[in-house]
Amino acid sequence: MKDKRVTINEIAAHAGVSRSTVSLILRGSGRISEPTRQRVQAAISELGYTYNRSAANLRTQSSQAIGLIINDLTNPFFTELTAAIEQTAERRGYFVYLVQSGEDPDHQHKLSLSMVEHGVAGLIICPATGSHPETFERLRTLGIPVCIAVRPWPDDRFDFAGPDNFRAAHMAVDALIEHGHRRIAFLGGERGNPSRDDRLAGYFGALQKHDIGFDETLVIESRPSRTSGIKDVAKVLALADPPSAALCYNDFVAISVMHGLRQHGLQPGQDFALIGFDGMPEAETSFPPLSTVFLDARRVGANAAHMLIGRIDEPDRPVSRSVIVPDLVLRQSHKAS
Amino acid sequence: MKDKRVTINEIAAHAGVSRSTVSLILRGSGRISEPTRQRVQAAISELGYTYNRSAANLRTQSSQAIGLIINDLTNPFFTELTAAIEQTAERRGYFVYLVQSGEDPDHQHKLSLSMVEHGVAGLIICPATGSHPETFERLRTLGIPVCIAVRPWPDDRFDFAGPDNFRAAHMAVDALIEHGHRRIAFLGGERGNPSRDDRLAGYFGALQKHDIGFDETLVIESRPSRTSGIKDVAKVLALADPPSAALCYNDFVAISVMHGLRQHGLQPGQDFALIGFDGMPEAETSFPPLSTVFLDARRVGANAAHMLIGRIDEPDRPVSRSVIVPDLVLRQSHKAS
DNA sequence: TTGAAAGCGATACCAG
DNA sequence: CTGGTATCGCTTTCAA
Repeated sequence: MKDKRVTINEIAAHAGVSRSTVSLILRGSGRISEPTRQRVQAAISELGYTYNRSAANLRTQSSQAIGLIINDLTNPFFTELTAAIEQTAERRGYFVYLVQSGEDPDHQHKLSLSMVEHGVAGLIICPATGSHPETFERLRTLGIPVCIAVRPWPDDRFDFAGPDNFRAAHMAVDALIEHGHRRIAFLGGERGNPSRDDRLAGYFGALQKHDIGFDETLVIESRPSRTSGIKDVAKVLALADPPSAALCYNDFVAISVMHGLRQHGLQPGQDFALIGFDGMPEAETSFPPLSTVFLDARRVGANAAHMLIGRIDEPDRPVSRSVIVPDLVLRQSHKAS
Repeated sequence: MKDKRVTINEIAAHAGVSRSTVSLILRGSGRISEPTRQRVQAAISELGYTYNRSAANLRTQSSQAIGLIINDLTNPFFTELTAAIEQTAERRGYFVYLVQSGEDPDHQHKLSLSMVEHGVAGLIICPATGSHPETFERLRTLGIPVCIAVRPWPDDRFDFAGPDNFRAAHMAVDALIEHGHRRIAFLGGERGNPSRDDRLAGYFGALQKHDIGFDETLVIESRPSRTSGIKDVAKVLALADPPSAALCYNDFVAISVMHGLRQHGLQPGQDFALIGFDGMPEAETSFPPLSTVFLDARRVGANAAHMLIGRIDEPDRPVSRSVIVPDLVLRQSHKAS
């Protein structure tokens, strides 16, 4: 079983033709006589030949692999993104090399270089918080196609696919205000995360528009997790003048805020209004169903994959950005007086 | 920017040495004089050289890529599995090619062959329900290392890493019976899925052990999803003698069963006992917290990756199986009279 | 319609 | 210690 793979040479010999002929047949050239075709095909299945695509790639200087660097596959948003990228990549004839940066810029740097060594045709990157400019600089001088996904990166020479966080947050806060809330908290997320910065800006924007003063004690910073919201909400609830509503950095924190609320004897969606961010599937089946900003990770992913492959096919096309305006999905949790 | 990558030849020329020397240096051979080393290293950074690993692989007949075929990345169990595989693979110097079979045997067949063409060193497969024997047969004759993960496959010539579904289900039903339940349903999952078959067998086993007669109307079949449990539970609730508890095929159906229960005016964990399967993260933050069989996808994934890489290193080692005995995690949902 | 030969970027064996 | 040379498996003119 450890006999080395059968190669094009062996099938050529077996069929009594040259390996050029075999190659031609493999690539579906029409200018080969039917008889020889048959003979070669017979040899192929008889010997159990498998095409060696990397050898071909070496020769043609091409590759059907794209690299995907994401922060954390465990987050449903990124999972959906990854699933969509994988699907559209496959549909267009590419495989995806998947790696997780773990939100570590150094690691991300090494990974991106490693992927290049492995000969990916292009790269989709969701920049880790605190990414090094050199990472992208290097990729640029290498001339390898890169698409930045989800989180904006301040270099407009790269393609970008992601959501409009500013508008999304603005919409959500607008909705809360329309429901009569004036004290609205912003819970979760870490400073330096560009997505959060944009959301926070949208939050401020909406507040301003409605002439609501800004109270920094209502903005709680924390590394978002499945439990972080419990502490976040406790902090604002302890305030002299606590909020009656909150926009959360993402659905993780929103759902844990629900738990925190219950610990304080408050019913989410009744005594306190809550809106999340991301629109991950479990937001729909949470209790009560979570109102949230639906970011459509699948669409972002599909866009990113198409943009990257487009650029691989046509390296000199103009830079493009695909910014998706999210939908506000109002379910139950935002209802409260 | 589209200038082709700089190669080992160019840096050899630039440094005034042969490319053999450069290669030696690249691979860290000690038998190269320090001066030449320096010169070559200088050339490398000056010219911006990147190692072409695929070329090297062609020569050495090796590869640092492993293929991973899973059914559906959107399922948190498989997400955790994937994340763990990716992590341990990377730690051991491998990249993972990720593809989703979508539970389609034909697709899975094509994908596995495609991965071989792309030169993976080995393959981790979670067999799709209804997988074709030829898929694995082919892989075997090709002599490529394969590790079956999660779902058993009836061919003991392959390594396997997965949970002990039989025992797990047995434990869960035991617990339900200890809480006084005699009418226990088994909800969700499709016939032909080996994981489900094992779980069902464990369910029967526990029933038998406690001399509880088997009632086939309590076993509901359905494609598991985030909503399927709603219908599943409605069916058994409509029975003349409805159950007071249920073991669910997985956490998805368990959580949707909670919703179904509420629609019937029943409080999960109070009027009806529920145990899920998988132990996905959101089971912990569901309301009420879901009691479930924790399968530890991360451990399964790490095991699978280690086993595969072990076999890549040592193709003739004896076949091994790593079967993990799951933990029953009792939270709230199983409590009911 | 088919074959010969060169070459993709690296490794490896063998001299020197 | 370093260089020459033959591959690895496949593609691609260019002739025949």
